[in-house]
Amino acid sequence: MTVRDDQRERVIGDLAGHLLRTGLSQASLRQLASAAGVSDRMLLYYFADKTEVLALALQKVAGDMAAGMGRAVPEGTRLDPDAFLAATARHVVDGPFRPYMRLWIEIVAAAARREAPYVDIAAAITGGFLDWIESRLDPARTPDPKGAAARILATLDGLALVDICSGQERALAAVRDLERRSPRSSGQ
Amino acid sequence: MTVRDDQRERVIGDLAGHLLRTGLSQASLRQLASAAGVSDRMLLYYFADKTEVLALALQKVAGDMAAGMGRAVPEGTRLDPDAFLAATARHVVDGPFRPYMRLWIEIVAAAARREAPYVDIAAAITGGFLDWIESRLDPARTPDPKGAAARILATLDGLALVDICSGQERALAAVRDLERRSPRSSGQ
DNA sequence: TCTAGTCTGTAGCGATCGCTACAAGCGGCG
DNA sequence: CGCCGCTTGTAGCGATCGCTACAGACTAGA
Repeated sequence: MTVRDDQRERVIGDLAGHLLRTGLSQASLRQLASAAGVSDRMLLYYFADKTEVLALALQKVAGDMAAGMGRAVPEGTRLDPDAFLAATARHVVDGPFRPYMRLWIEIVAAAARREAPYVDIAAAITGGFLDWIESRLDPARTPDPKGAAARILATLDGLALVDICSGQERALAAVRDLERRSPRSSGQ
Repeated sequence: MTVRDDQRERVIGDLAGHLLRTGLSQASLRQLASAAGVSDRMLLYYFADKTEVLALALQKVAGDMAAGMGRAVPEGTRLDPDAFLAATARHVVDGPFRPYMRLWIEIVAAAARREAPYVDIAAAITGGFLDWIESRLDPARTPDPKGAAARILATLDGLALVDICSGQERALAAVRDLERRSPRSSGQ
């Protein structure tokens, strides 16, 4: 039992890094196995099927990103929606979250395609984000926290899209536009 | 020549509809051929390869969407950025553009994966959008039109993401939040 | 020492992928 | 008629996919 359990943990860590680096396109069982330094046969010994492998690895990626966000906007922070956007937008386009966003877009697309594990994974990650944003909004200045959180998340995700399609420079222009709208607490 | 050329045009039209309905997941050569009512062998007689088929079909989809947007925000309209968002956000989540956005997300993800035709397709479509938005912004009230257009596009695209991951209701909450910020010219 | 259960390699199944070789049907033109 | 080039069907290539059958290796307990 122990070997198997140890390997499960180690492999998931390796795969989280691999997915973050290469995206979902290099995610066949044989490619994942190779990235984790095991045979595809063993990957399916450690895990039930490919769905479980991906679900666990992406869950780990999401956890890592959540930890990074907790550092960027510490608990207890209370911002109005525009200030929140101004404080976080740059991290998405030019900061530590950038590689996560690229992978995140691929997950969402797989969810749009209604592929098995991704629909639930995407919903879970988005739900976590929304709660996290909502918990950092200043209730006094936020009449509809759920709507505001959804609007903020939409903008941050959209920045990643613009980054991918039109390049980082154009995405940074959008970031500057966001920061300009809330000069009091511009990010950085 | 004529049969081939006629078929090229007709097939692309059929495929544009098919892709809009089913997304990129049902886009193998055999599936595309079946959707167009021809054999896969003939699809590769009409077109050089799969890349050309997809590029032309998606180009047609983008053209259709551009026509729809032209109707939603007629030429000559001049809005400040927030009013523009308020006027268009609902169409993305609950209007005629919704099916296009789902497909659009899939294209962007393929571009994120750096797959051959999609990088250029996504860049072209995004560039067209940005120009189109910029041309509808009121220059007097928009200090940085390029940044504002990028920010608007990011928000609209992000709404589609929230729609896919968290459901239309949550995305509509974000739309209402956007409309609330610009009450003068709320969309609809 | 024998046995049972955990672990791992080899080898391959059936399906799907993009694409192609080959040949036959078909029309107009000499 | 006979040739030629446009059009089309059949059939299959080689690669990759997720997954599995099978047998051997190893270790712990009886």
